[in-house]
Amino acid sequence: MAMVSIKDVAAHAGVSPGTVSNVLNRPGKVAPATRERVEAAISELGFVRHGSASTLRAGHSRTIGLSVIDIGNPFFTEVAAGVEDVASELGYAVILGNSAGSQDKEERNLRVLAEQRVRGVLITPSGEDPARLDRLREHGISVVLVDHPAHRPDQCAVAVDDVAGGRAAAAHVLARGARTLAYVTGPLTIRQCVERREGAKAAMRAAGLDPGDLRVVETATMTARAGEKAAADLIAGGLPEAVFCANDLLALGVLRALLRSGVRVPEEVALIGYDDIDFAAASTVSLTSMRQPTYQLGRIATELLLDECDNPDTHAHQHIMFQPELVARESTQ
Amino acid sequence: MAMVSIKDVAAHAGVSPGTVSNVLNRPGKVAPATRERVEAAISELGFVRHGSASTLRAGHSRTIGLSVIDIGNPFFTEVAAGVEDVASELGYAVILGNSAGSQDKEERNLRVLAEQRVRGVLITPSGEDPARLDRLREHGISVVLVDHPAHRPDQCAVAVDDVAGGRAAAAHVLARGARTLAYVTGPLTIRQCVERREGAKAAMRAAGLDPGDLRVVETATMTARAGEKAAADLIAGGLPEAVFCANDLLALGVLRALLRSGVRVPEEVALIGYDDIDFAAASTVSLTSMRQPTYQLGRIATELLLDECDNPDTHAHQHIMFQPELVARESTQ
DNA sequence: TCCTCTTATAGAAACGTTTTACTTCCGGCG
DNA sequence: CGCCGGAAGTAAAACGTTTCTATAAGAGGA
Repeated sequence: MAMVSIKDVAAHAGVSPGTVSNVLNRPGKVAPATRERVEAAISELGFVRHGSASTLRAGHSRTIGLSVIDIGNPFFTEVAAGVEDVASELGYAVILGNSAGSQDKEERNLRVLAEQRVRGVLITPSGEDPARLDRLREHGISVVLVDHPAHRPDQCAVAVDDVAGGRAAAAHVLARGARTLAYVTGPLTIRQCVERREGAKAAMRAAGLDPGDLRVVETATMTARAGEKAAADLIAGGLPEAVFCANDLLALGVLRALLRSGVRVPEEVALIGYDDIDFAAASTVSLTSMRQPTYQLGRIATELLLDECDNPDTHAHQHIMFQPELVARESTQ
Repeated sequence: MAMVSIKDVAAHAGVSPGTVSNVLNRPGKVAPATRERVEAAISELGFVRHGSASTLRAGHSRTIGLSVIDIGNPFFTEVAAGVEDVASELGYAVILGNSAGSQDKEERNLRVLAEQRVRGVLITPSGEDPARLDRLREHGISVVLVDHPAHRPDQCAVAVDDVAGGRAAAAHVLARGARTLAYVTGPLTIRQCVERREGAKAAMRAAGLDPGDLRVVETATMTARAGEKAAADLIAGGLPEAVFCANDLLALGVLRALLRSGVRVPEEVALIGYDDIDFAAASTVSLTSMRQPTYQLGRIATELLLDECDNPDTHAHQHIMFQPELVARESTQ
């Protein structure tokens, strides 16, 4: 419990606290000889700057918040890796919030982030409620949306075109001859799920089918377990010729359950997922999927956020939209 | 940029700042009528407590640090989920640090955590250097080791018996007739990797084989990609009858590379992984693995840490050691 | 030598809480 | 009737930085 403060360092080095602070924050402003003396004192005493005091006085911290929908999903893990890399390069710490699909939990997490006076927040919102994000902005906290289009012009956002992705996915299986299509999705409060469905419907229309015939199976969470349950529903209701899943976790669950029930994939049912997580290529029947630039999503979002924080005057808000890419594998052969 | 402080709330409610603080921290101490008035003022003004000021004055924060070796590994993701759940139940925020296997990065992350004056740190150390953790303790930061035995008696730790796990894994393939065994491992600076190897050697000894014959292939990172490379080495050097991988990510990579090269698993080579991540069961050839109580590891470690922080006098340090469990699947049939 | 200008450092105020010691008010008891 | 004790609230100090203003010390020019 040493608790050595800037004052102790100052005393030990025979300078004033202000000078120590300068050594810490603007080393150029202090004469080399003094600086060395102070640095020696710092390491001798094992001084560690008190971040809270610094934040309090300076009015801003060196931390950012990251709020994701499901940290168990490799998609978000990879986003987080991108975020972490950039943040740590620029000397920022990342506070992680997992909303686990619950808007309540997300709200609580955002509250914690606001209390911590994070510099900014990266968020994949789990619902459509721009108001709560505006509240953060009112507290001087920048917000960048990740995997979600911007709510407003004066805001950065990094997204992937989900309608196009849904369309491409559905078009792919329809082009291989499927005439009946099911869509296994997470909660339809999640924008991505809705847009991928709209894309799928558009593809059906383009193929001369009635989009109303798209069989939608909605699950509470987007996990493999939920996928297994959904597959049971599909089997019970009569199998479609193709199944499009809103993400790979669901698809892997569906796949597992189908195979266990003796259904052959892709011969009886074609299956396509979304995200192209690492494990999609390695599954029993390798999984066709829509690839997204996941790590880049995290990197770029963080770069935008920190640019907004560190250079508020020159910063230009950007809305970046990536295009997903189809990766065909065995499950739709 | 409203920045409404406790003073504004006090003025608005016609009380002193001290009373507002009491409403926030010890609601019992203030008369119901006043309390309501203050609470009304708080929500009317949209007041959010300044965490840094609070930390500065109170001397401790409501955040903990979590330092893991690879957030991209589902093993750690699940640990993190357990941590997050408990922390958020008890009103703590979690700062995530990903050491990515680098001791430097881990050091930097710990420094950030120390600056943030986190209440405690949960860490799966990426090397054996108790000194740097002791430094945290000197700053009044409690440390709980996760998936690692305790360095010292006055410290909590939650671990899984890796020697036993390595022995069980190797014994399993040896019992199925394998006489030549390779061990694909991450950096041998990581304790888990070393202990699983020792376990494997013990199993060889028990089976009447020379432990010196264990063929060790060391990789820089414990990822699927590294596993693919390792498989190339194995093939080049002549295939063993069985391969034991230090984790499932490596095993999935090895599996992918073997199959691509036309090697049949398990007929030509038996393969066993470690961790039993979700995807092990879903892979091309389902993967035999050692299951660990991952989520529980995170939960319990966090409970221990927060108990140590919140009840320092009644807290009893614990060293918990779980036993891993073999899950046999196709890859060793 | 004196004055000015620059540079380096000192000193002090301020950030928003928490907490301690203190005041005020009241009801009840001797 | 006076006093005591408890409850409720106030006032002020303190936490460890950062940052602004002021001062001191040199350097250089006249």
